[in-house]
Amino acid sequence: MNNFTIRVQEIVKKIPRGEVRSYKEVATEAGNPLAARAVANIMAKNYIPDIPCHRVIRSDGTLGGYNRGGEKAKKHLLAGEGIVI
DNA sequence: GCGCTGACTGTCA
DNA sequence: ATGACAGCCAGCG
Repeated sequence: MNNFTIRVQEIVKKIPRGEVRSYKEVATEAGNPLAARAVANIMAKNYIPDIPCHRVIRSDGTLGGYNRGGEKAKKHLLAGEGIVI
């Protein structure tokens, strides 16, 4: 656990309801534009219930994945916030 | 400390 | 537009 991970948590936590951020965006704001993959890794392995990771999607607009029921559940959650892929 | 893995991304065929 | 490749990073065994 390094500073980068903390930053990522804070940033994702600050994503307003009804909006989404790409892994790349989060990584960039966290201080590491090249760590998009690491961000995804944090969600995948070190899932943090404090952050709405379902609002983090791929840069191309696809969901990418979700460790709380799969892309299906993720899409549903986003749909509930007014976001449709 | 090393190597593998993955919810990524951009580029090429 | 769709599929394959290579490059990057943090976490875990």
